[in-house]
Amino acid sequence: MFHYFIPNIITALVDVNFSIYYAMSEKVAIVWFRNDLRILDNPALFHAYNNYDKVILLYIYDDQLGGSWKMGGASKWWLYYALFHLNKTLEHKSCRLILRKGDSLEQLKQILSSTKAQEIFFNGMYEPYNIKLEQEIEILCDSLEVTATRFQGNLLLEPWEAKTTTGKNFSVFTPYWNACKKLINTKDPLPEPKFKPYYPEVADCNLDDLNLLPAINWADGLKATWEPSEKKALELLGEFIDNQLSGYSELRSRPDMVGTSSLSPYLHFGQISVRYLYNSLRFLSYQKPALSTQVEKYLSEIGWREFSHHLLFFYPNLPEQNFRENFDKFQWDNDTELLRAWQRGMTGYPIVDAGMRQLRSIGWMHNRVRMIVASFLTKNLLISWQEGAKWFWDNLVDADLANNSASWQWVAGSGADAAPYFRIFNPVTQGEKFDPKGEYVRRWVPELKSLQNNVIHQPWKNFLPNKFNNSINYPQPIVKLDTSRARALAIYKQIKR
DNA sequence: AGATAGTTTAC
DNA sequence: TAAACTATC
Repeated sequence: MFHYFIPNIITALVDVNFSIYYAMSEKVAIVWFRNDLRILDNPALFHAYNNYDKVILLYIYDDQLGGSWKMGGASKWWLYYALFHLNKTLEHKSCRLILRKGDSLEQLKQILSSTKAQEIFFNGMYEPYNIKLEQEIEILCDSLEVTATRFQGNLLLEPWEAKTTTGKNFSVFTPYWNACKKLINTKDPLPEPKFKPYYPEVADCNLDDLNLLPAINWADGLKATWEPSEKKALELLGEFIDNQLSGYSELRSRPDMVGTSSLSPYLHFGQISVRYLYNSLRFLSYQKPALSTQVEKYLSEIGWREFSHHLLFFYPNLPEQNFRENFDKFQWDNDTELLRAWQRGMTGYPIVDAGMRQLRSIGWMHNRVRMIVASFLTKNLLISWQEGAKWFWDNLVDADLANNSASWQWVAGSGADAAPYFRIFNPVTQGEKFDPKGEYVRRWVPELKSLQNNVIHQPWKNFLPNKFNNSINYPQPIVKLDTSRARALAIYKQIKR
């Protein structure tokens, strides 16, 4: 499966020179890239070049890592282009990314022994399987007398840093985030490293060999929407600051408008540093105090990301198990037909279907609509949050185990500092409030295009004959809102006891 | 980060 | 009579 990088004549000569250097036992280090696919403010990358002249830049695609939470289809699509763009950037620095496929530990073992690297640099991750892998790598490195150096580059704080005054872990967001804000170090983000040209002689494979792109092409919508590069992330941040930030706290809830930064996938894959993001906005708020309320609102969303990682770190079962144990006796209905209708965007509730189709089409859904579709699944359809989490996992380009698990549990009511169970969103009311002209619905549910604004969120009320009206193809509501709401509340009463 | 039904208040 | 408020889920 692997092939050796075949250099052109010039790099072949360079390679010969390097092997001579190697004979002189010049030190080599490895940067093990993970979800930190950036060159700016990347501690592992920066410190590797600060300490070594020969740095091997490595990414291992381990298609089994994560078990039932191994990378989903949309994430793999994103990863393909993220690696593509990162490699392009590195080539401009006369370096290149070594790609490997297979078991992470096994691959690292092979590379460590074939390159005689003395040190491996990486940035820490927090999923249970990634924590386990880091521990195994530490043991491996000990046995090979290689130094393993872990950096903190993916969160503002390590999950264990913020503690309550009694030394316990937080389980409520607001006091957690207030404590974090006092602890967050506002030192400047690291610049890009001083790259040193090096084309190591290491067996690797082509990007296409990783089999990241779908065999059946469903990714046109993703391709038309996203550019998964570090450069684009920085551009999006700039555009967000210029155009959206001043109205963020209102417009963030409007799926029919551009009101959010759309940085979630870039943050997940580490194509933008959360510290860079945080410091940029803090500095802006200091420069322009009028924006401080909006900045605080945006940064609190970054705070939820920190909080989710904090929860996942201390409750590694968060992706599977209810955080609140009393939810264990909750009787989910888990009807397959209803689940399928939800997945396909055929529930008969326009805002729900628009969201689910947006998800399938571009691998992303507006945050407000995520809450609406999640409430609908768990409360109106009585389908477990785990089913929703699985579907999102496969379809989101920003699928992130901590955020996904914590957020689904938040909506279901089983999570830490969760929405009360009885907070049941009404998709009609929500649609009329946050998509008042139905533009979001018309974009993603074209059958409803010709409906008037006053019935776009309740198409069953459209009795006006219209020969251009395609809404006949649109399903009737799969459940009634009033009775399904009452049923959910009745079940909630039972689990309270 | 809600919805709803019932009640009070402001014209 | 509708907006505003409130208790409840």
